[in-house]
Amino acid sequence: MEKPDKREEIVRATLALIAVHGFHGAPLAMIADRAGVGTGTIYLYFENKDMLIAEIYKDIEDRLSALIMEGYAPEKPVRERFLHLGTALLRYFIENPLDFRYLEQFHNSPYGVGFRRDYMLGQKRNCNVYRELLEEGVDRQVMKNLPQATLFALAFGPLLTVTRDHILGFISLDDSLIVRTVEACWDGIRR
Amino acid sequence: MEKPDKREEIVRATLALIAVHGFHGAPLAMIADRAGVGTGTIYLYFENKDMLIAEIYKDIEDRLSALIMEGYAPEKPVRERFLHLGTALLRYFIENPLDFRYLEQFHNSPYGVGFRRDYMLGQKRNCNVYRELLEEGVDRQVMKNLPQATLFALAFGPLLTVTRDHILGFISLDDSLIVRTVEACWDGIRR
Amino acid sequence: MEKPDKREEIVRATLALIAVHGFHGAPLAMIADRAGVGTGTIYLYFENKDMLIAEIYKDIEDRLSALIMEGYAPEKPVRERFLHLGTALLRYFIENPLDFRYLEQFHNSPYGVGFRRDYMLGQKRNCNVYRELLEEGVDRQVMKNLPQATLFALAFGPLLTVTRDHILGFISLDDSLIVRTVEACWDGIRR
Amino acid sequence: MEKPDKREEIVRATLALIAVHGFHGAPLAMIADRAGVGTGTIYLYFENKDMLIAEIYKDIEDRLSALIMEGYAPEKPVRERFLHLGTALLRYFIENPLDFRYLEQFHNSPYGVGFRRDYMLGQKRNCNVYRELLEEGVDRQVMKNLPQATLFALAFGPLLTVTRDHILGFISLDDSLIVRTVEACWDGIRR
DNA sequence: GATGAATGAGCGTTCATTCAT
DNA sequence: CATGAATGAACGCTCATTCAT
Repeated sequence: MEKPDKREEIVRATLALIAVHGFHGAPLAMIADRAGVGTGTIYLYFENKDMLIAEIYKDIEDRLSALIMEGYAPEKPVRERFLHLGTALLRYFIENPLDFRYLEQFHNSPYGVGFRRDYMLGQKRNCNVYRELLEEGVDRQVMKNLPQATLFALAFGPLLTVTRDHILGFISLDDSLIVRTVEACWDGIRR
Repeated sequence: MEKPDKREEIVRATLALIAVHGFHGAPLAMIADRAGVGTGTIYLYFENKDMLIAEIYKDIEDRLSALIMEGYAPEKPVRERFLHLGTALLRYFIENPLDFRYLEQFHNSPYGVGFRRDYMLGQKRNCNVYRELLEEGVDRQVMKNLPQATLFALAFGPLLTVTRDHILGFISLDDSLIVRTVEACWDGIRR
Repeated sequence: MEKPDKREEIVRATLALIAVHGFHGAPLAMIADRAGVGTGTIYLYFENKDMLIAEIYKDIEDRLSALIMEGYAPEKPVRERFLHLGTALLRYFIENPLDFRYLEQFHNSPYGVGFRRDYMLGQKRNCNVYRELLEEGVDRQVMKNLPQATLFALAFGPLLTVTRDHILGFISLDDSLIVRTVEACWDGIRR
Repeated sequence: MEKPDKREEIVRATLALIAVHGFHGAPLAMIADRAGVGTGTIYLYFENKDMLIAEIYKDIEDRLSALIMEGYAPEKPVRERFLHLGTALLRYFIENPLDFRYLEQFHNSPYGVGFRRDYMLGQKRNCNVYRELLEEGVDRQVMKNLPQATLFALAFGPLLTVTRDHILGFISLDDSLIVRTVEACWDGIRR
């Protein structure tokens, strides 16, 4: 018998409930119920609800960044690397819609602001690959000479919007459309 | 002496507090306090908190759409019209950062989902100008042949991201940068 | 044009609403609305809600006692006088169900207790006719030798219960049944 | 040490407070305070205030009906059975004045109406003993030929009134008076 | 470690009462 | 006289957090 690991169950339940109902639609009692543990048990693994939420955020980010870096070849051309990152991102979200919803909920909350700040200040571990790619693109003059944040918005903003629409069922992202969408993003940033 | 109009004060206070703290970080007691009225007064002007929130949303949308349509010339080329819409949007949000934050909070909430659906179904009054422009662009073959939702994401997704960064102080959008950003969005969607 | 007399309108509205919804289901705003006056107007005629309620109670009591005394002949035999009182009471309530419901609401509330006490202490003006009749009945040995309150309960308790059932539609009190019911009450108290 | 059982404490406090102050004079905060628990605790045992009130009503009804049926002998004469029911009822209420007051409050409220209807329709479990006895009395021609509801009013209406007077201190019901009162009720319904 | 009964601050909402007009 | 906008105390209810078992 696999050990069901209570911590893991709690994380799973929290992710699912918050992704669907938002932070305020997911009381700890409901989370504990879904996870099959007592409410008090949550406090054995997490300091409080805020920490639970923040740790799940980090978990997702780690999984996401691991997947994105898989097969990322720094020696390849900037464009190719960008397409790799973009499609990997899109595919990850499509396959893990709960993670996407969770990230959205998270960014749109008091918690999220600080994290965005960390990225801009370059203090976030695994965000650097985005930064570096965009900086390199500007340096090599294959991308427009725009501020880092603007390039980032042009490159990844549409991907988030499009993912949301896919999850809500407004469009259906197949492999072909994924590639064409990321290519269109590239058109936005390339010189 | 101007009459301070309690309803107006309530709206102002609600907008400011929800923009900063989100729906759940802005209890009615706090709103009433900030507006300089009693809590009961809110219920003279709004049926309940949900209606207060929804009405403010509509107010913003009306103001926004009025401003965007100002000077919009349907006879001009698609590209020119797109630049008009994009820069107007960006300028409005920069000048009314609370409105922007409020819209973001709203879209990321149970309330917001229905509104997005309305847009996709083309049932929202003033959203049609976006739809029509994108459809026309595709028909005239000046834009990529991508689904409506994808084009919308490419065209306006970056604007939202960039606005957030501006409000958070990560970049400073001056007139020149606004134009260059919208032009970059155009590059993303144009054929 | 008849003068609509705001005070009268307020009383009418209050009676109707409280009879149907009870004290707590009839806010002053609703009463004022139904009466066609401003809420503040109520306070011109009544000190507060409690006084409004108490005065209406007295109004009903006065009307009731006036009607009951109409045709009451102190020189007639005790039994005849009792039948007169009982049938008059029953008929009044059947014709004025709102008054009946109002009295019930009133008696079953903090207000009502004091009034009952007044009756028992013989301090209520128009209740004396009941007292005197019952006392005379005992003195003349046509009624059972039971305490005043017990006789009162036997004599009038069933009338109240039966009226409620009539108003709720469980029985239909016609003239014949009214008489037979009051006669049955007499059987309960007569020696 | 007896375990004080919070649920029991809540019930006791609610019963006492509602009996004295009515439904609207007994806020949950006051009930919780009196029961020596937090307000939230009430919701562990009862779905909401309405359910709390309804469950207490059922508790009382069950206790009352159990006591009344104790020693009830269906083979005895109608009169004897009636005296049994009447005196048992009166004794129960005298010994449990809070239960009596509570029932009165309950019947005089939106809750109570439905229950009365149930009785009239014969759908209430333990009320049938009253119904059956009255029906049998009419069939055997020992009681007056009056509608069920009228007989019920004659039989039990005075008992309720007399109980209220006893509780309020207007009369003192000792064993002798109890019996004589119930016998007087019998006189009211017997042929 | 694990539990869930217990807590009470805080929420959205109502309504008797006041008072400027 | 008459109004009704304005008030805020008080309500029923929720839920993050604690702690005895």
